Amino acid sequence: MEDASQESAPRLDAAFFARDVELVARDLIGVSLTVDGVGGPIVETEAYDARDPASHSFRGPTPRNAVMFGPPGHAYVYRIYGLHWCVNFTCGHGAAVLIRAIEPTMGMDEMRARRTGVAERLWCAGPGRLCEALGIDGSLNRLPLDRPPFALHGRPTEAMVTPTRRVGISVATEVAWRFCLAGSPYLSKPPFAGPSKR
DNA sequence: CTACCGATCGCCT
DNA sequence: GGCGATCGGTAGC
Repeated sequence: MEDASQESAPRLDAAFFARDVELVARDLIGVSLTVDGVGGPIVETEAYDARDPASHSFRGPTPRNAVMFGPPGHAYVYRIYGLHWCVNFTCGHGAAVLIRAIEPTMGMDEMRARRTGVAERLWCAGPGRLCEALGIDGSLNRLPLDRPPFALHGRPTEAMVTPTRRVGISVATEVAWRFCLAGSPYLSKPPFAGPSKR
């Protein structure tokens, strides 16, 4: 019976994404993301909101970031450095979760073809890399996450999630709004990464 | 292993 | 006109 057992997975509907963005980012760890059946469990995320100087939404709505101010549960896809794509899940009012890494488990042949010559561990270890592996580009911007080609399955991980400081930003670097599945070999950078003495 | 660099687009000042 | 929520290659330790 699919009663109140802890096994039943929560629906990742608008209500899931409408919560505090930091909680959403934490709860997405362990949830499987697929695009046309290709993807796997999310192992690394970052939270951004409109009061956050590091966020695209900090200075208010623009044509690029408009979807961040739209309804929760949609994809915000943008181009970075002129060549790579990054995907976020919107949480309403200018908040969104950047998906930074997943563990590749579904559609392995397709990902291998899209990431030729790259070690499997690195196929989806980074926001640009996972968009390449899953075939995410600007044509998916604004699309709802509860319909194809997107699919979200499973539930937040029961394993340890490590909060750390975010990557690649120059302001608001002190808040621990990056969330990693502890010990995962599929992260873009190990938690607490820094100059590795010793 | 770390460090630097170039690629290349759209947004914001 | 400047600069990013990046990546992959190359050079050097």
